[in-house]
Amino acid sequence: MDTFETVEVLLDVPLHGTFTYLAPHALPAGTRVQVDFRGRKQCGVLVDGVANPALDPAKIKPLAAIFDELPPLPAALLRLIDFVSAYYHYPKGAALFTALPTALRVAQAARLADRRAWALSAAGLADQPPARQRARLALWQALQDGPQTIHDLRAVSAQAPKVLGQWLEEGKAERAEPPSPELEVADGPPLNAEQQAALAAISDSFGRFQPWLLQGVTGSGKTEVYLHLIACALAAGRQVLVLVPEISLTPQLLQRFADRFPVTPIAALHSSLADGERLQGWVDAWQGRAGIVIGTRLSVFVPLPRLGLIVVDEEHDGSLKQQDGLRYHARDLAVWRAHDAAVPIVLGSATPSLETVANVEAGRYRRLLLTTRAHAAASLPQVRLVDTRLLRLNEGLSEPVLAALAKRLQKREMSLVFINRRGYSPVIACPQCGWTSGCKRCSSKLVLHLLQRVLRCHHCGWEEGVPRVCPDCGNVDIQPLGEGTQRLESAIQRLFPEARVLRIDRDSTRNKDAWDEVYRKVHAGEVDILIGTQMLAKGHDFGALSLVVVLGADGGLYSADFRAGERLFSLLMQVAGRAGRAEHRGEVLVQTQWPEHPLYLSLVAQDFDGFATRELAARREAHFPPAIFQALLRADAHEAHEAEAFLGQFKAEAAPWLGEVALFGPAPATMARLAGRERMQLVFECADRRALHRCLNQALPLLERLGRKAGRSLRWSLDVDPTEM
DNA sequence: AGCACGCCGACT
DNA sequence: GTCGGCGTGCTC
Repeated sequence: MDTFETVEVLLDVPLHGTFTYLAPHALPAGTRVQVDFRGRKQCGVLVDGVANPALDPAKIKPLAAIFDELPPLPAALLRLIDFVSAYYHYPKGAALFTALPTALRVAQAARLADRRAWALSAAGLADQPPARQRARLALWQALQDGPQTIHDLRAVSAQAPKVLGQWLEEGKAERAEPPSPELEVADGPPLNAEQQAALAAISDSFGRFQPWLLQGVTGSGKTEVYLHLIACALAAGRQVLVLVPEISLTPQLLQRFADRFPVTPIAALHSSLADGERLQGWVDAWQGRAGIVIGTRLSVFVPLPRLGLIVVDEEHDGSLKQQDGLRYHARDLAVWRAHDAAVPIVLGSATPSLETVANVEAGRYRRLLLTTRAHAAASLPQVRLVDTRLLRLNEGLSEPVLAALAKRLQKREMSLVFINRRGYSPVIACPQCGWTSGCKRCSSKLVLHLLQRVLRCHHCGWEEGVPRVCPDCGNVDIQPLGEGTQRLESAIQRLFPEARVLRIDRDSTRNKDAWDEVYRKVHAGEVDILIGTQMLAKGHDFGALSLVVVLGADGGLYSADFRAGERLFSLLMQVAGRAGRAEHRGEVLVQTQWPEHPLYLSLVAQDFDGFATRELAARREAHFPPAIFQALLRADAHEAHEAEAFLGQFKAEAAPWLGEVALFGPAPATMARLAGRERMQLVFECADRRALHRCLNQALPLLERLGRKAGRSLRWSLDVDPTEM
């Protein structure tokens, strides 16, 4: 049978290249198949390519099955995967399978609800049922108006499924795409002049690639601009992709979209969806049925045949970067997609990433500013620094902070005390011998959780009992050091016995019921003082807060991580934005030992641009991103010397062809020990992105060779444009 | 990634 | 004499 031909198949294996199989006839790229691979059934996807001529023809097996319940994956997705694989230096098969929903990653046909509608064929139209067949006649008449869903037809007659099945067999009925509902857009609040200007500028760029930075503080109405833009895109028959941080994909946000577009199908892709539901949303988007896709970083891969606009909300947010496996940045891929599809993309943020700021400066992105809070109090909160060097602290709280809390309590207004550290205290220590509660598996301290009476590692999850005496010297007087949310909660409760105090962190809102209860209490006005971590700062709306107190922020000022300042500023701006959304101007108090630090001065002035200009200059001076480009080669093993040897050998062998690329390391990672593994890293730096990628292209075969040669305990990974070092 | 093949220690 | 340790290498 020489009519068989070979096809190239991508598999979910961490190997570069494709595998060759025999197909009974020509099949298009994107076809999902089942193959026999190493004696196991595996799912594969066909791509363009030619068989390796050196391959022994006797080894080529036939395809085990061809899945045709869905059309082949679209060319735009395969193009994106080509780019992702090349840019992140990640095997193409593994990259593709990361992008697919779980239900399409397995060697099984996808099980989907049939959402196609029913229509009459020409033969059916010509064959009007007699009047005595009342159900048939009613269905026939209903179908005169065009395709109908089975749901609507069942309302005409309960026998609809049976009759239509019969008509289908007789060739009188056929399946059709359901009629798309007319666009309906509910009214929103009126736009102010800045919002209107942004809307006009962006909608003017429909139909071509143009990245926009929509920069506006909390409450300036970015979402309202998105909603108007989405309405424009939908009206033009286009689909819209909306990417949001994990933490802001809440029922409240989805409801806001659903309320505005009551009949538009919206595919919401969040992490708690079952495989089947995620598949359904993915396919609805792919088949053009969903008008809007809203989801977290993984949604950047969802195929959209009529894509007209991309929105990336909170584009600076760290959750848009995947930190394991395929380490992609969804914002960057979204920009690539917008370019590929020739559509505009809107990056929204109050505190854009410095990468984006640099792109604006270079003229690649265009910036639109929203400077006024769109509704209610048209003023920004007043931010004040409380210099703790000169003050006695009571349970970690200064006199001005206590006074401010007491004042709100008296006025029955809600306050928020923000401390970015959960648990009771971040470490316990022995004042006699200097022992501290270190994690045995990580280079971190165990955090005291008093309620559960455990010491817990926030990095690897390790838990152990709280020792009564110092394990090293037997001293009975070991003490908690520093503040966490739990300790702050009991301190505040002690200082304000009459206050209704509520703590919100990952520990107190572990399950959904607890979270709903928190939400209900806050909105029912049953809370006077909220205590929480960054869970409280981002995404969730807690209504009217008249006072926000920030504790323990100084740690971000002088960190080894050059991005710590950027993250701190962004977080503090968001926390500050929680104050004064109601009719009163809010107040923000930041307790600090560094009240003259320029970061805080910019915060007091609510001046992101001033902060960004200074920070960007410092990055250029110090040769840090975005002034240069980085890649990070990580290696971990049971013993540090294994990881170091691997990186050292790579560096030695790579030296001759590094060119203008500089290598730094090997050095221990920030968390030198994590979950019992020793971690080392090597940093690639280059002012020229292309030169860096040429270097990485050369590096990869060497890495794979050295990786195979090293012991099985060694693992390595490459992180292009790393955001965490 | 898996998984088999392959060559050296403590056990029925 | 075998069970099994994980080093090495391949997967169409």
